Amino acid sequence: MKHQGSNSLRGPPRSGPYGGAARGPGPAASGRVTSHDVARLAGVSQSAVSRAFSPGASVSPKTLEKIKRVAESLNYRPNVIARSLITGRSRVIGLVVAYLGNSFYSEALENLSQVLQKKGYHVLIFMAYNTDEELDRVVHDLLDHQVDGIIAASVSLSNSLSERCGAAGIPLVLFNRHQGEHGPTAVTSDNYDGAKQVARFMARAGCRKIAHIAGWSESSTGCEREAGFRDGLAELGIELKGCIDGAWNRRIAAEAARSLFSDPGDRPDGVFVGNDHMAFAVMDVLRYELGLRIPEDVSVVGFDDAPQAAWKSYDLTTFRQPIGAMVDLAVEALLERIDNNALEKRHFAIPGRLVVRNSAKSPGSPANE
Amino acid sequence: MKHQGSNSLRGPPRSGPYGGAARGPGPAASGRVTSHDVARLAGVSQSAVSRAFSPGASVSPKTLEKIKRVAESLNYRPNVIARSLITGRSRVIGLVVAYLGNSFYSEALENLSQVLQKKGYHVLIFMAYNTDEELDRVVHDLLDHQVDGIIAASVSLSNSLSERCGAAGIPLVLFNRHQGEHGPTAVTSDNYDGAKQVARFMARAGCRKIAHIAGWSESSTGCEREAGFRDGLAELGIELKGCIDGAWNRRIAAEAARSLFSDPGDRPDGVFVGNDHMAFAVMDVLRYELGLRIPEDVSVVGFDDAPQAAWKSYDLTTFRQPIGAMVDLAVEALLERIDNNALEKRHFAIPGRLVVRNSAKSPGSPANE
DNA sequence: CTGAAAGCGCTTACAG
DNA sequence: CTGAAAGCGCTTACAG
Repeated sequence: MKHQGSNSLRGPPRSGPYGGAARGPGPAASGRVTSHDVARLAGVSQSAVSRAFSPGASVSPKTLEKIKRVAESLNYRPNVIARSLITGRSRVIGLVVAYLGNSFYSEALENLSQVLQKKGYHVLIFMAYNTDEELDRVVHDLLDHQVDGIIAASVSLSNSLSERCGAAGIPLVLFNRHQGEHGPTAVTSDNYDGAKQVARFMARAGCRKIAHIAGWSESSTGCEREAGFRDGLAELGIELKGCIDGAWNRRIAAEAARSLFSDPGDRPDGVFVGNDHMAFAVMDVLRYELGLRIPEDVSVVGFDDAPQAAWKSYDLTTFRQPIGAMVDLAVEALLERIDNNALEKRHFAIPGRLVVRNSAKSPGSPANE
Repeated sequence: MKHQGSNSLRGPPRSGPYGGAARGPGPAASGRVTSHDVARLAGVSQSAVSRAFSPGASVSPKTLEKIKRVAESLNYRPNVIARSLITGRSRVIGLVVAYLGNSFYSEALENLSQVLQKKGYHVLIFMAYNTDEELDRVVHDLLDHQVDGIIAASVSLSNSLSERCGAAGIPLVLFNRHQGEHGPTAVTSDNYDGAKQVARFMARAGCRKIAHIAGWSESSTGCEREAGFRDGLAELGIELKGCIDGAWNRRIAAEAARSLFSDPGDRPDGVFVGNDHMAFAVMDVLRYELGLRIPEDVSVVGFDDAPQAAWKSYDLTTFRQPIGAMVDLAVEALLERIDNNALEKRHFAIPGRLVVRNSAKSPGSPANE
């Protein structure tokens, strides 16, 4: 036999095991207004209230209007936690990021959360650096929270985030990184081609002793930019004068610059730096430690077009990653995978374009004549 | 009479309204492993499994060990959505931010989410600019998601976020803003005193024609920095040469700089800019548009100590807000309010300190002799 | 269109 | 220490 009106877990106990049925109209004592409260006051069933808040459910206009009015007066809103539990969908996306010190990523984060918000999703944020323990923890947390999908930025080639998500059956899109043919869906710019364009630009501007401070070699982005740059130079018969891994890190990139420019008699006349974040540090070393003029003594080109690249102190010539298009596509691809698991995995590489400013000699510019 | 084994909402229908009781051991067909699956395999009740995952619940060591073993083999983890529904606590904190273009905020965001993660909370992020409609939507979303508390950065004086949270009974802590005596709990640095220190510093360094490009006058932070700066100068008998609201915006601040320095015959010899983010724009205008030398022709002082302030291109003398301490205190205060509603509302103003670099003449420095 | 009922996957008094 | 039961606040077939 089923007990009626037994004590609830919270709130004061009612009169006895069979009593307490006479609960009057009005909001529950517990604080939060539920669909039952609305139903009672509107004189309809709880199901009707639920339908009134489910777009597309069949409710007569009259009932709908009555329920909405009562709901408004009670300040009722459906509990999305309960909804998630039953539908198995949370409308929450996990965003895994790191290194917000690189403004390209804070800009991406800002854009990603805005676009997702606009699509009716919410964003659970996880700061995770590229260690396996961290990513382990993060994946577990994401699974526990039943996120509908994940967008991960700056995830390295070797880590196992994607395997774990795959095993858990949770859609994943990589942002600004990819893991090749068999990796998860990924959105990047065309790093290889972009770096190749940079090579041609520098060569045509007259640079001949060209160095590269590369991105981290464990990241697809770092590798492809280096490869594109090397190949671009090679096609013109130019060999890299020096190449050091800057690990996406300002300090390491600065050290690399000191090392590449250590011989005053044989300095590079151009450096391509793997991203803007490192390029700013490199420019500061060249100017303020080594006393070099940019671009007269040395051309500097970056990659990303981070906000500071446009600041006059840097005025950095750089390859712009189309961040808006990348964000839109990443979100679209993720939602596609969520709504319709049929979308095949793919690596989208969006073309970018070189933004010419004044940190590097330009082909045909006066500085080059 | 209660129906047994009626069709579940998802998954294939079973044999009939009274059939389907013979569900064998092993994980549910639906995909996710539940506490029932673990219970069946471990030969214990579902309650026992639940207790095994509730720290402090009474389970015998032997049972615990058995359950943990089975759980591990099935890859079981409790569903936190279900837990939230029943406990009424989500262990999720809403973080309301904006303007990540100002690196001080991206640094704060990074720190806040890390500290909250470390405390076992997760972070739902909301980008909200200071319009009332946006904040309305955000508050509703936060309530719907049953966040346990909210930390809001860069919220203006006039908006109603705090009232709405108060009405909903949801703990709120303001970060880098406050709303006075009757406002919510707030954590800032001591902006008034900090700006006063800047005034004394600039005066002692010999500046006499001092201008101010202020923060937004609708924000507590902007007002207090301006007031502290004015009062600091006044105590030394110096009056501000000019003051323009920069609205925390690079473009507007740059415009303000052009205007304040428009008379070549009577230019300020020092500018205090309401935050570093604007100060970088101002420095670029002074140097690259007006051809002024910093600090020889004009001293520039900022506020925040954003990461770029230490970059050699700016090398900005600035008042450091103790971001680590501010983050720790904001989190602590919020969790205190959540665990123990008794904590009274308060405005915490943490002292900071002036970081002397080379964008401003220093008292007693050679540049000043 | 509408209501009664089952159930999402848990937690927690309660009684043994 | 342990299990049976109720219930958190919803959604959704099902039957009228």
